[in-house]
Amino acid sequence: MKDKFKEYASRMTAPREAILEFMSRSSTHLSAKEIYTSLHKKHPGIGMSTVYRTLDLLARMGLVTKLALGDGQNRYEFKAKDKSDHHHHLICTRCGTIINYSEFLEEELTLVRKTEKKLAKKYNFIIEDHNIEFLGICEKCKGSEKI
Amino acid sequence: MKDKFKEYASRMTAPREAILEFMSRSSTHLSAKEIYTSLHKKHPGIGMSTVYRTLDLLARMGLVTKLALGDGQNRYEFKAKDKSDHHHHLICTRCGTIINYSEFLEEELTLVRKTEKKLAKKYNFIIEDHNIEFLGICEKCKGSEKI
DNA sequence: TCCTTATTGACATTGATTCTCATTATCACT
DNA sequence: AGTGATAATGAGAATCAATGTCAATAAGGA
Repeated sequence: MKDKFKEYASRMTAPREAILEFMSRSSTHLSAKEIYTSLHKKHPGIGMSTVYRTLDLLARMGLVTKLALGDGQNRYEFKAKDKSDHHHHLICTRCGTIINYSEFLEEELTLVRKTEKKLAKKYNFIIEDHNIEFLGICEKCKGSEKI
Repeated sequence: MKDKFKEYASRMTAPREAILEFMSRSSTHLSAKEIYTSLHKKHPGIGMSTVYRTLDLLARMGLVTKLALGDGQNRYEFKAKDKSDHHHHLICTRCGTIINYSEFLEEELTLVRKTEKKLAKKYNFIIEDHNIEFLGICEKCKGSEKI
């Protein structure tokens, strides 16, 4: 991993190691503050700036995905190496609950690849990633609808 | 339109009319500030708060889509009534350029409907909308890569 | 071990969005 | 058309995520 960091002209430091380690173990879509707070228990020294800088670095390295879900703060999730972990999001517009789903990924992937190829050629883009999300109202919010 | 506003327990006011009118005529993915500035020429009285509040209202009414593209500000686009306008986004992660594309919408729609149905049942969600976006590097940024 | 310099953490700053509240304007009802 | 209840507005303050500043620190090659 140290080598991977080198590629990005970076030193391997204790804070970076701690943040990467934490991300690789934690659940998905955490905000920077959540990461900072969780990390603070074991590593009280790590500051907010370093959390942001390191998440940005990890995103550039392709180890982490930055999500903008419209709730005023970005979220980050560790990108597992194996494809089996690939998923998209189902988001409740009322309470912000985020559900990962992985149905139809085979079919989706076919369409995505096809679209990518076409878009890359037509718009002369290098396509690096894609996001698919469904927005709606979750079970809980449906229940408390008429209050 | 006045009736539509009524449904959302709202009065039809001059600022709301101006903002809606502006949105329906303008290009896509504008930031709140851009909307405020453009509007300011003809309607100097309209404040920033009202722009935000009205965009939020229009979004709840389903007339406008709120986009979170990760650049620190939300963007808004008018949702045309006819389906022919349906599109998704191709976003440059370097410079933020946003391209609308509408390739493969028929195939996409099939997949999306299928996925929606499955997700709605499995997670007991009411699915109201979806977003698909591709991220990458645009033509211009590719060119100025090695500077 | 030493030296260069990338990295850090505390703090200040920015900038988008939301909140507050006195004032204004809409519209249902006369 | 006039009136009154109150929804909506606008100016400015407040909030809060994210970024910038900079002196102190630490990584890692020599």
